[in-house]
Amino acid sequence: MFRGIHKVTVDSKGRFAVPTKIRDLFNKEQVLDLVLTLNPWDRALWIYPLLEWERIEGILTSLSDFDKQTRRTKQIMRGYASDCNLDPQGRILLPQEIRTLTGLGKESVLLGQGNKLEIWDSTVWTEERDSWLDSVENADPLKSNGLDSLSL
Amino acid sequence: MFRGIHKVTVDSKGRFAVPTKIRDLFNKEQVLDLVLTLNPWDRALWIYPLLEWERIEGILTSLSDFDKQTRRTKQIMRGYASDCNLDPQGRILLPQEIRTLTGLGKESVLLGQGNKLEIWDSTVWTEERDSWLDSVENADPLKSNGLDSLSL
DNA sequence: GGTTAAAAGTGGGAAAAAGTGGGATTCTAT
DNA sequence: ATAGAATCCCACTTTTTCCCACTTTTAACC
Repeated sequence: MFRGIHKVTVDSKGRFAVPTKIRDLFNKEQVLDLVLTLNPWDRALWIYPLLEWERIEGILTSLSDFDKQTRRTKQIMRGYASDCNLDPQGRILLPQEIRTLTGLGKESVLLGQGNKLEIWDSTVWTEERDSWLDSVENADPLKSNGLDSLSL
Repeated sequence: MFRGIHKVTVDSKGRFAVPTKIRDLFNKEQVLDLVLTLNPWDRALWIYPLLEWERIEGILTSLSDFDKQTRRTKQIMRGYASDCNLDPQGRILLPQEIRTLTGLGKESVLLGQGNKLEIWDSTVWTEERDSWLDSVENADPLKSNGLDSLSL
């Protein structure tokens, strides 16, 4: 399970070094192949171990093609899913297209998120985080979405 | 299973190079013959491995002719289905008619979509994608199509 | 706490692979 | 027979991948 936040720098070719802590996890779990895709709800991208992605893909495939909204979800999540793996230096190359869509610059952050890793542009992340923390402080009555019954 | 987005350029003769990642898949799965047809619900076209197409064709055949929407779907998918294969450079030639109907220009996009490949004109695709990303962001919780309970 | 060795991370050059553009040849249908 | 399309082939350009060397960080020991 992935956790923790790591600063990473994306170089001019679109590569970033995977922190060794995470690389060690990959090794321990025998993860060689990764799949990278858009987080469809945030300006961020996700990286899954291949096996876990295939589970997700199974869910997507089972959804109907007839409803437009559903079809688009399939098209986008599967469409932007691209295989990737580590180069001999332990780096991952991010496709140009995905970098553009998520606004990923040189300074980025990598968040461990359980079954996957999540990557944000550093500035975008900072803003999102602060605005969230603010809104919590000002006690927006949390919309009842199941969160309110959560015991953490 | 096909996945990932690839930019492709359609040349003046209507050909485009199949990305090697996908060509490798063809090789691995012994896919030599392909069938290309219209996506009946989007301005895009589909490419199936022959074997998979034959399965789809079976499904189409079994559908009733009574409902108009269903009938049109059958007519379009079967009517525009044409065999194709790779030239020695790994390119596919798209029939003039299909290029016109889908508005495919020089800049196009190929999406891996599980059992098939999907090709869009780049501009058309970008618009569709953006409008979808917008609609997700504005999360109208009205329509419940099962998407809201998705845990990825 | 400072010094040093090891490990991690970074940048860019160069070889290899992939993709592209036409010209020449063959095929097909009128 | 000929026009138009499809196919094949070759050469050129771009992209990707790999490799090496340099810099920074971490950790260990005195």
